[in-house]
Amino acid sequence: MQERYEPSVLEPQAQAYWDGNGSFAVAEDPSRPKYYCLCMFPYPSGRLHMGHVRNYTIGDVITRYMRMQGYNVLQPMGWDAFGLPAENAAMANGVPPAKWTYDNIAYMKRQLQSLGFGIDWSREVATCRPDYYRWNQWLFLRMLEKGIAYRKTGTVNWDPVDQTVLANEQVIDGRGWRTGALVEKREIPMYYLGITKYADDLLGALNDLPGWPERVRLMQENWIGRSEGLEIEFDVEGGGTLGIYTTRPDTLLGVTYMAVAAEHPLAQRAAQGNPDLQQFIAECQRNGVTEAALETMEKRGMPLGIHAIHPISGERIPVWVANFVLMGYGTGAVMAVPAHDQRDYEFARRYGLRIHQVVQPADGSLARIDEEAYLEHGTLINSGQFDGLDFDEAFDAFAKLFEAQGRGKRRVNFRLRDWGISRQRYWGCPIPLIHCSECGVQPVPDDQLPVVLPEELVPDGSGNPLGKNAKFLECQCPKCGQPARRETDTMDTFVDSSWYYFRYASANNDRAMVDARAQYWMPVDQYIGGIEHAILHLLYSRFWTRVMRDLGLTQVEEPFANLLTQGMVLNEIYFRKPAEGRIVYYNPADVDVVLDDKGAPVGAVLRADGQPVETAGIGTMSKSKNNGVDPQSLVETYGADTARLFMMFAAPPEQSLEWSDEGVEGAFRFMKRLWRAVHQHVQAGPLEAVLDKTALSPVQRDIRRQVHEALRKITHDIGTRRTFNTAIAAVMELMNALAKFDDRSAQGRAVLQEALEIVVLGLSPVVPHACHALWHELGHAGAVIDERWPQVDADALMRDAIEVVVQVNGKLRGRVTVPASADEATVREAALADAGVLRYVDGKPIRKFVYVRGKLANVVV
RNA sequence: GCCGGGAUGGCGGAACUGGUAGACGCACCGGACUCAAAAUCCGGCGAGCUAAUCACUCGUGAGGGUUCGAUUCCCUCUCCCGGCACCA
Repeated sequence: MQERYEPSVLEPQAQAYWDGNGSFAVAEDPSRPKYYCLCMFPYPSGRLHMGHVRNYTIGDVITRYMRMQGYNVLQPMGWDAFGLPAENAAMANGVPPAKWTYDNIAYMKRQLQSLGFGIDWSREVATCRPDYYRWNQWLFLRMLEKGIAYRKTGTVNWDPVDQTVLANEQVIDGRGWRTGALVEKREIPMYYLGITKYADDLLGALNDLPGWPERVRLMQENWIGRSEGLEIEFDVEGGGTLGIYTTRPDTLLGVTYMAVAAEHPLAQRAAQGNPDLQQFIAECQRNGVTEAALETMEKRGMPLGIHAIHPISGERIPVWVANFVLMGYGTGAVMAVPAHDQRDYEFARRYGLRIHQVVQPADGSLARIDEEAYLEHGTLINSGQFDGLDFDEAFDAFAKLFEAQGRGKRRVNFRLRDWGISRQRYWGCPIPLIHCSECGVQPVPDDQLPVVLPEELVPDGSGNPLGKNAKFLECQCPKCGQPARRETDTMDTFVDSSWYYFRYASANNDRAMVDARAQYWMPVDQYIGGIEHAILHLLYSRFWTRVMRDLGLTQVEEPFANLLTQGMVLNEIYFRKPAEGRIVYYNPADVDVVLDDKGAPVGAVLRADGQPVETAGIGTMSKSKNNGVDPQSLVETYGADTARLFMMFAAPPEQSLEWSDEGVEGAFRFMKRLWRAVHQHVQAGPLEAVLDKTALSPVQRDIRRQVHEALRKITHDIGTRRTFNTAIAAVMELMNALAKFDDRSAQGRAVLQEALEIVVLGLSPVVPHACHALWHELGHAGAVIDERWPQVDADALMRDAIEVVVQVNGKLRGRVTVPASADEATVREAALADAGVLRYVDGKPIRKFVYVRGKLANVVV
């Protein structure tokens, strides 16, 4: 056996073995339990980053572990290949997005292979290939037929200089990222998918997802945002009505003003001939479109000089236009109750509007509405005949009254909005529609799918190049046959990622979107990806799956049975801020940390010039902060196993992970120790005896107990808890114990052989290359990848005596050793005889004796 | 602003169901080996108090509460991270 641990030699050998044997190419096999282990596919940005390495290592550990548990495991991989960065790269380098994307895919695929992930590459998909996105188009047309897809206007960011639509991230402080021009809001026609039709289903089914983290289910629940309220029509003085929706009808008598969106017809009408209003409305056009921008901006408004009539009191209620009311949400108008809504309260304070309390705490205490709005449900006051009602009674009373008058009705409302999928961009899936001057918008017939995106175009930042490409644009109307114009909008890339996991399971079928193979594999048993996808991607996928179910394409309703949301990968951020010019960021690899004599960091210097740099703490690895670590150099220096081991050891998967070069060194040291331990054992020659459990010395029995305790722990930690860090810690602890176990007797060596076999099997999902080699060295002809996960020997776990810690009044005062079978009375007797305990009991009467079996006793005096 | 999460030694983290706070690793310190260094191995390592590795006291972001017992449950607050619908 090679004495040195040489990953650069043994890793390619192990990978060649898996490739040569097709270890990870799987076929549908109804006779075996299936396990579909899926990682979120990467955007092919150019190189893998550490977040990918972390994500795919988690998936690979689970894949290999489940394989060893006897499952038929599918772990596929593909590419989320459409999107904005390819267009940005094209603009910067003049390279077509297609070429850039395909080159990146080729490079990143090699990187994935060098990390030893057990992927079935025969099922690879890339969403930018026509054989994939044709099914986006096909399903879109089915949704159009069923009325799930429909056309309406939507709001976009418009760069008036480049004459182009900007993504939210391309708007910086209200200006276009390339032109610096003030961005305008613009209403354009778009296609929407009716996800709100499924809102109740998507919400209710969250309860059927016990394998999802509670926090993700909560976020989705809040995102869908079901509310029950009342829709009420207010009459408008001088004719017409103003419709609003409220979840607080109990506060109706507290309405002191109404607010409408800038685009609301009432505001538009009032603005005619009123330059001040016109200017205010124009200013509202320049607000951002994101919810965060709307919520954090200064709340402003102007009175329209129009009044609504309160449907109960008959009072005249002034109508305002306000920048925080959006035309796209609900009716574009709200009733304002400053006494019982904080935003209305602040607005009323600012503009001197009346604050009228109509709810008081149910316990009769006083609400200080002179300080802030009172938001709780309570008892109605100042509401005439409705005084004294509670929230539910008031809700009912108002609902009945308005329903009888035909002025309003109960309505369930969702915060969730329909999904706008139109993008005015080139590098995406074409929306399969044709515009005919005679026949209007016509769907592309199925037999003409896919509408293929030309791959040679290079965007220049001024609008969608498809709009200037005659070859793409020109077509015939499928209805009348006359020349017509092809739709140039493409689909949101979330469409691509909403169903790719179905396609892996129906790979290469050019006749159908999905086939019977998907029936075998779906649903995904374990889905792994970043927490940043907790809402949008996961919700869209759940929606898309339901649409497929309703079209009879699948029987699955929930695509992902179990979800693991991994944390971010972080690193130090170092920078200098010159007196003039921009901040310069330095990569942590080029910075030395200065320590004090206790080893605590006190500063940092740039290695190149020895001068200090400032630290901005710790943050997500990113290009802009120059704090990324290249996985490639890591693999070249230490090998894939060390990279994988560090990633799994440094933090539990759901938490953020801080990069540490020293931590990587530590992982590498452990690999060398593991290698050496097996080497020493093998060098001592062949075993002289098989393990005889009945013939072991107390020390040998003790080691064996530790081995099987560690096995029990890592089985639980990998298989159930998914805390790979603690599993690895348990193996490290065991290795420390084995290092001290120097027993060359026949049984001693048999115990060590069993221990090392369990270590190698148990670590093989995490560091598969080294374990592949070590398994052979331990005398096995077969490959470790095909071995079964070892079984815990219950006999080995038996103990004769146990230690119980003893507290007096909750403070640790002693420890007693008792037989493992000892009952409470025995423990109590032993505890009260302990010298440390006696000192604190000190003859005082014992009020209580708490005993936690096998662990702890507490004497209360 | 809203929704979700987090905070434990010098650092990353452990404590799984309310029961020994600090497993494991890193850094640091001491020792062995070496001409020397690196590598490797052995030992120490929360703070205070102490002659002391005894004992004791304090200690899990801050403040309060529940409990025989709280890192864990409840309330209030601070800071950090993720999402907020056209980044993926």
